[in-house]
Order: sequence, then structure tokens, then C-alpha cells
Amino acid sequence: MSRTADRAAQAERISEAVWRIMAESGPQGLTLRAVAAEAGCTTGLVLHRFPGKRSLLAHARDLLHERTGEVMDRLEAGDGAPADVLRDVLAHAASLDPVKRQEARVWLGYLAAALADEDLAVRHTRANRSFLARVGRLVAAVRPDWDGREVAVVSTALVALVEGVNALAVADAETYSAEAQGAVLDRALGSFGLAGRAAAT
Amino acid sequence: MSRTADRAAQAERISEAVWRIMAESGPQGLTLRAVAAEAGCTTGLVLHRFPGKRSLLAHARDLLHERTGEVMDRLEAGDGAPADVLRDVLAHAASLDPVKRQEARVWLGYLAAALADEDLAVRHTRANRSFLARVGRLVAAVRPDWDGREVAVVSTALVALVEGVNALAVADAETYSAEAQGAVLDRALGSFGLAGRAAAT
DNA sequence: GTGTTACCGTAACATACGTTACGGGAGGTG
DNA sequence: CACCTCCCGTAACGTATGTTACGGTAACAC
Repeated sequence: MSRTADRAAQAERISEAVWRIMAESGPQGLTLRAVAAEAGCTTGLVLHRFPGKRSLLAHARDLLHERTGEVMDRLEAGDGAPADVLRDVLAHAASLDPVKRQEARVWLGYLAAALADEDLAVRHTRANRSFLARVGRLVAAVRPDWDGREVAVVSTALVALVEGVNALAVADAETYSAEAQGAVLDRALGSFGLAGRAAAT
Repeated sequence: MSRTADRAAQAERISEAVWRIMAESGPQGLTLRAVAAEAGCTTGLVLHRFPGKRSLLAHARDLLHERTGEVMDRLEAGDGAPADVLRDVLAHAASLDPVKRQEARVWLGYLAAALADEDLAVRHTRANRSFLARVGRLVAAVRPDWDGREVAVVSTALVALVEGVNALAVADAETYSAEAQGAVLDRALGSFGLAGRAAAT
């Protein structure tokens, strides 16, 4: 053979460029040319690596889920008290720092792109159900006395709360500041009976 | 003079077409031609009514806020118990039926469009803060014993919960069914100490 | 009925998009 | 060093976009 390219690394670099463009310019600004420029290459390379725009978006979406999943796995495997692990996972899913805010923008852009792309909708659903199941496991660990339905309802509430905060923080970082997010999260955990030390109101 | 047109009615019809296209095709499918076709006219009329695409989007966004605001005003002015009114308002903001699901799709599309349009971001923030203030008034009415901070935190949590559910229901109507949304909302209200008759866990 | 005015559809424009095809050249192989 | 293979940038193509300009025409005044 003659010449080799690290295709996996290229696909990764291009996917990360997709994230940045999605966060910066939203779905309508996500063009192949913008992605290529962001990745430091041309549309030629992008379309040699991916058969088309849709599969590029799908790949980048999957990679995003994979990355965050790994971080969450590590947090979930932590040896803290179940309630602390739960809080860590939810806090990590929130938009507490600029990096997370950026990720929330990507998440939001992808969800909107899923409005017109069934493939992306399926991928979103898969990722969200995975997150929901994770939160469910942690809630069940904190409250083994709860039945499945109660675990499901509270887990759904916590997931919706965090994702809602993320979405809202995208447009209004002032109202949904890190402090506000932390207070909301702690209040919810306390009121749901999932606080670390003592049960709160 | 010679010929008159009901400009307000046209602007309204075109704005409603914007909503339908946004819900159906997302921000990247929202083109002037698609809007014109949906409104039953041509790009000529659209651009005689609005100076450009951006102001069309802005107008349609404002009209959306105005419409939902009127409905909410009526609910808020209802003569039920404060806790019931609060629940009504939140339930009405959720995606409990296909019409609301459609509205959630529009909301989501606009929020994603705001990623690349500061003007839309400002409008989103204005609308959301208005909703947040409304929920705050209702929470304060249910719990006059709470101080401002507690009202703010719980209101923020409720708003984030509802909007989060809306966003997630867009892609996964099965997991975030009407029943699931109702259960989540009731559980949150109960746990936060905002239930109608008796305080729940 | 006739004239005038405002309305709005048609069509063109420049740009930008996704996608395809081609060619130079870099880098392994012998 | 020479060859050959496979990258990947360049450039083109057709389509679609936002926007502009023009012209036909419908409706009101007289």
C-alpha cells in the first residue's frame, strides 16, 4: 500500500467541529463549508470521510452521547453515598460552567435539527432514555423503599428539570446562573426526599 | 385612494404559517418560500409585509408570546384556589395534547434559532421571564409564608421542569406522554408543598 | 365608466448550499 | 531512487436561498 490516513481521528476532529458550529450558529448555520473551515480542512475531506451531511450529523451526535456517557459512567461508579452520586450526576448534566453551557447549546441545536430529521430524533430519544435510566438507577439506590412507578416519576422529573434548565440557560445565562441552577437542583432533591443527610421540605 | 389590504390579518396569517413551518421543519427548513406556500401566497407578499426574514421571525415570535400570554392571563385571573390556578397554568404550559406539542415544537425551533440570532434570544428571554414572574406570583399566593428567595427557587424549578418536559416530549412523545407529564407535575407540586388540599411527600 | 392608486404575483439576481468529479502530490513499497 | 497507491484540495454543477425590481391588475373615487 501507499498512503494511510487516521480516519478515526479525522472523523473525530470533524465531529468536534460540528459541535462547535452547532453551538455557535445553530442548525441553520451548520453548513459543510463552516464545519470544514472549523476543522481546518475542506468540504472535500469532510465528504470523503462521511457520505453526506446527514450521516456526519448522525455520527457527531452519537459521538457526543458516547463521550458524555463515559463521563457519567465514571461518576456513577463513584464510591460516594448514593445520594451524593445522584447529585453529582445531575450537577454534571447541568450547565454550571461555560463548557457545559456550550454542550447545552449543542444539545439544543441537535434537538431542533431532529424536528426535521427522524434519524436525529431517534438518536436523541436513545440518548435521553439512557440518561433517564441512569438517573432511575441512582434514585432507586437512594430510595430502595420506592416502587418502580415512583422511581420513574421522580427520575423523569429530575431529568426534565435539568434539561429544562439547560435549554433555558442557553438564552438567559443571567436568570439561570450556576448559582440558580444549584439552588434549584438542591431544592428539588430535598423536596423529593433524595437529599444526602436529612430529608428536607 | 384606491385599494386597501388588511395588513394586520395578513401579517397574522403569515406568522401562523411561520409557526407551522417551524414546528414541521425546524429552523433550517424555515424558508420564505415554504412560509409563503404555507400561507397561500408568494414571497412577494411576505416581503411586502415584512422588510426581511429576520423581522418576520421576530414578529411571529412576539405574536406567539402575546397569544399564550393572553391565555395565561385568563387562567391566572381565574377564581379557583391559588394552588389550583397554579396547577392549571403549569398544565396549560405543558404538552398535554397535540396542539400543545405543536407549540412546544415551535418554541424549541425558536430557541435553537436564537443560537444564531441575538434578537430572538432577547425575545425568548423576555417571554420566559414573563412566564417565570407569572409562576412566581402564583407560588407566592399559594405560600405567602415563603420569602422571596424560596419563591424564586421553586418557581424556577417549576418553569424548568415544564419547559424541559416540553422539549423532551418533542422527540419522545412515548416516554413523555400526557400521563407522564401530569404525574411529574403533580409529584413536583406535592413535593414542593404546593399541592391543593394536603401537603404530600 | 374611467382614471388613479395601491397591492401583490412573477421573475430575475447574487449568493450559498450539498454534492460530485477530477487531478496533483504526498508517502509508503520495492 | 522509482513507482504506485491512496489521500485530499480544487473546482465545478445544479439547486435553493434571501432579496430586489418590475408589471399586471384589482378596487376605490368621481
